[in-house]
Amino acid sequence: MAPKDTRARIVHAAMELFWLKGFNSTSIADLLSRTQLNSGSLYHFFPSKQDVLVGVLEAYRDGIEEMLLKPAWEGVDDPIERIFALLALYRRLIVETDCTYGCPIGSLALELHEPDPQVRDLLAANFVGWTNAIVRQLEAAGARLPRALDHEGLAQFVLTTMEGGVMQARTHREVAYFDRAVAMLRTHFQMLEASAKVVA
Amino acid sequence: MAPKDTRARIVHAAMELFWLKGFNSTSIADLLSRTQLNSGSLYHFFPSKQDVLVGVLEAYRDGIEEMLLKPAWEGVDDPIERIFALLALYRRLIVETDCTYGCPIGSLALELHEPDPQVRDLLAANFVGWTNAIVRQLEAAGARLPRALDHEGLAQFVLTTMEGGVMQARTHREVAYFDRAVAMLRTHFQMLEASAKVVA
DNA sequence: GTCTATAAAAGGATAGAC
DNA sequence: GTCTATCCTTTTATAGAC
Repeated sequence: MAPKDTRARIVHAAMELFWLKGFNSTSIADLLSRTQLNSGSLYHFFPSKQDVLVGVLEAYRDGIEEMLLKPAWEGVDDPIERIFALLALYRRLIVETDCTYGCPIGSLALELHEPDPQVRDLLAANFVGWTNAIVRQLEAAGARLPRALDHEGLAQFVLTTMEGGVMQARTHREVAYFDRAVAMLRTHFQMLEASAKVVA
Repeated sequence: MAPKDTRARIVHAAMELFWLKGFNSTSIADLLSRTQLNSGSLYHFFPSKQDVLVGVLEAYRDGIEEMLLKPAWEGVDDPIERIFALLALYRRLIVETDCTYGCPIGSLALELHEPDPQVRDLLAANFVGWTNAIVRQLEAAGARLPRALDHEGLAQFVLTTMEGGVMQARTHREVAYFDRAVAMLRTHFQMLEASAKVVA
């Protein structure tokens, strides 16, 4: 097996297991069993479990465009609709997992209570990659939104809506909690668009 | 030591340790060392670590009024201002912990990936207790808000704002992320109040 | 790069005396 | 109700051959 394949297999398995069980509840043995590797191979690429986590967070960060935005925005051109199309993708994930879905980054951000700087930076970089994609849509919406709008703040609020909605849908095991969060955000955008019209 | 004192000491220590380190990263040994008890005492009251968790979640649920709402609303009568006063309390917690604060319930809700029904129900009950307090304020605000407003949905959106803001402030180690989430919610309420006036 | 075997420690939980 | 001692499993990580 070529090195890159093995490394990629480990990262791929870890992405899935950390998402399903969390970082602390995933053991090295879980990873070895899932990848059908022996500990020697794993420790050859990753000196410690923390390093696997770093690999996972880098993979998420580098995959935002291809793994998340591209599928979400297929056939959607309107910038504001793209924001809600992204949220609709999370809704699908919630439904497909019987409302057990958790955002892999958000869950790790709350599970790890003393992450070292490298891990913290990677968690933050993932959030920034996500919100930057929203900022681009807000900018593309141009005059439909108020001139004085805080684009970054609103983009972070979209992330807040997703994370809070996912958390509550998961806790109650009801997608309606996510839907209501998105509905509130939709109202928010409609009111912003209405106020932009009045001024213009 | 009277039984109730010992039990309460364990629950109190567990509330703090689960909050600081998470459930999985808190060991029985941590609890014993913090309470200065021996394992016999702990297992006399709690047959397993899960049962300690149940005790903790019950304590949070039963303490919402006294531990959370009462301090947050001291001297604040206006119902809408009470909502933002509650968020201001979380802001204080974020600042006091150097932006490492995590909502104890939200963190557990994402950390525990396969909670048994009793634990899930208690997590949900904590969220419901929180949002119900907000619903009461929205009702008290009466005609200042639109007649057709979904009170429960908006109350859950306030919780969403808190949880998402806390998550991002903690990840970036900057309270400004929480502040921007609250600012967006403030704008939301202002736009709702404006639209209620127009109709009236 | 990958294999097997194993070290070394930490974890949850129990037993039985007092 | 609390004490001490300890069992048993899981866990991360290493050693050294191939």
